[in-house]
Amino acid sequence: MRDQPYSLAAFADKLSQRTALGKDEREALLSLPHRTSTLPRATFIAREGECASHCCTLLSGFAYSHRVTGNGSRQVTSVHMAGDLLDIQNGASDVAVCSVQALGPVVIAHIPRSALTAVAKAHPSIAVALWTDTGANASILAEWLVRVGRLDARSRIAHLVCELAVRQKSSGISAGPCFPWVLTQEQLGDATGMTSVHVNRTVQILRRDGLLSMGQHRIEVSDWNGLCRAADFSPGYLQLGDIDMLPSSPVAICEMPHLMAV
Amino acid sequence: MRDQPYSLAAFADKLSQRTALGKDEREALLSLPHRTSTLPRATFIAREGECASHCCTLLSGFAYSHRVTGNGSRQVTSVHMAGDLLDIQNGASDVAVCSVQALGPVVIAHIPRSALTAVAKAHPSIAVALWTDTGANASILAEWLVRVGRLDARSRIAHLVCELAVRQKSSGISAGPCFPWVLTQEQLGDATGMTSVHVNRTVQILRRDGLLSMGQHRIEVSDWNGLCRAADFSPGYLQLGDIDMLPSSPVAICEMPHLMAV
DNA sequence: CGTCTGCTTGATGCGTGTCAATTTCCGTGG
DNA sequence: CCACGGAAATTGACACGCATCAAGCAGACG
Repeated sequence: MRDQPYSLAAFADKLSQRTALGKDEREALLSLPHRTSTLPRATFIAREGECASHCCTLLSGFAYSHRVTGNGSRQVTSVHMAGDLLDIQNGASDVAVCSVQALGPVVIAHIPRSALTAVAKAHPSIAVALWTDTGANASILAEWLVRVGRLDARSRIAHLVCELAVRQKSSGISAGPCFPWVLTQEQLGDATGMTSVHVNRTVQILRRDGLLSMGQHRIEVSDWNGLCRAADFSPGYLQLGDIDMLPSSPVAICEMPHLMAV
Repeated sequence: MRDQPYSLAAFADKLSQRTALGKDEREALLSLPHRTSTLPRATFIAREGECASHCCTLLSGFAYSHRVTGNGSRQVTSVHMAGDLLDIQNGASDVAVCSVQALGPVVIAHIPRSALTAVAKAHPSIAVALWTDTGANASILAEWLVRVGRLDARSRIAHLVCELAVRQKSSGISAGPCFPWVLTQEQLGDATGMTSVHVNRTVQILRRDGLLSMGQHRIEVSDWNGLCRAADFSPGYLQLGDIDMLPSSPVAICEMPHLMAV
């Protein structure tokens, strides 16, 4: 639909979250040359091994990165939300190191890699912000590794739910115990190193324990503290500062039609 | 012992590996204020949760980062070698997100975080290099996630061996099928999400298959192609360009007395 | 109203974990 | 130079979490 109203504001906001940026720097970011496009669910935004001359930023919706092994199994390496740079792992290489796919309908901004680098060189604070943001993403990846390597099935699912809850709250996408949920059980399995069958059984356990109820497009956390305990979750690794998850009204933001469609 | 002869050259080299740096930028890096220290094996270089006012660079030896879960199990999140920044995941936060420990005797350079940031702001190329390097590290973390989430025990061990072989060759630390090995089987298990008992059995299988022989301080890969096949290893994610592993003489660098001691 | 995708359930087996004991290695002190 | 001690490697028996295979069910959509 409408491709015009979307600016790079979400991207600039995300970058200023961890590193203070001045007015002119924000201006520079917003005036980056870019092309936006609205894509339906499951569209490939990048493909592992293909040339990546442009950087992609997610302006709206959710997406996920994944790699595929020789025997065909898939591992999800991150879940992206509004403001995220999608090809942060590519570094200087112009070959995509992982595939990125839309989890629902998304709005993407394509920025020429050279333009982003130029802005980074022209505005040192932006370069530092990009560095910082990439470091924080590495920290998240490290936590995913801990999750998959050392937690059992129940904790893994709970942990991912906690992470996405905090990140969505921090991004202003949701504010309460009820928030959009965009992963199928199979994708959830690919993110946590499990099979969809076992994900299913494990989610049922979390439901039975009264910790959450997970639907296809929304999730409701009934017992935040219990879920954190089950997940061995402490949000420090997200580097988002202090975030209150509790004193929040059961907001109605879970109804986000543009996220549900298609 | 001698703390003087060590310069930040290893750090500057590593940074220039993926992003070209000019002479003055290299100069700026080398003249960063820093304090070096030689530490024995197993020393904590950083502790999860503690304040991190300084950045640490590894000038010589090997180190590893790890996080500990609530039930006491440990997950290794990366293995560092000469030139690596040790606290890349900390981002702007001054709280360490993981612990770093020496794998053998190491030489460390402490650089005030503010000085590094200042140099990055003064030299845009350095800022971009730091960003790039951090992105490449995120890519490595993502591959570790794939390894732990989707490969079986044999492939996991083989994969880590392949990665460390390529990275050591790229860093000029080793050049042949025989190179220093600094991980105990327990640490190897913590890096691959397995128990030391199972690591032991799995290493024996790799030996029996004629792929490698692993000692306490050195490893010899007898069949590089076979090992890569067993590991489902393709080095693209390391973003190190093309690296020939084969046509190399069984160099004697595996004897590195300063790595073996204590 | 049929088809497709995602969710759910059951039966069965394998890959790892766990526990526990033993052996090898190597640095250290007598 | 040898004896000791502690850490790392090795081995075996057993248990269990999760994968696998296969089938059935429910909602979404044209």
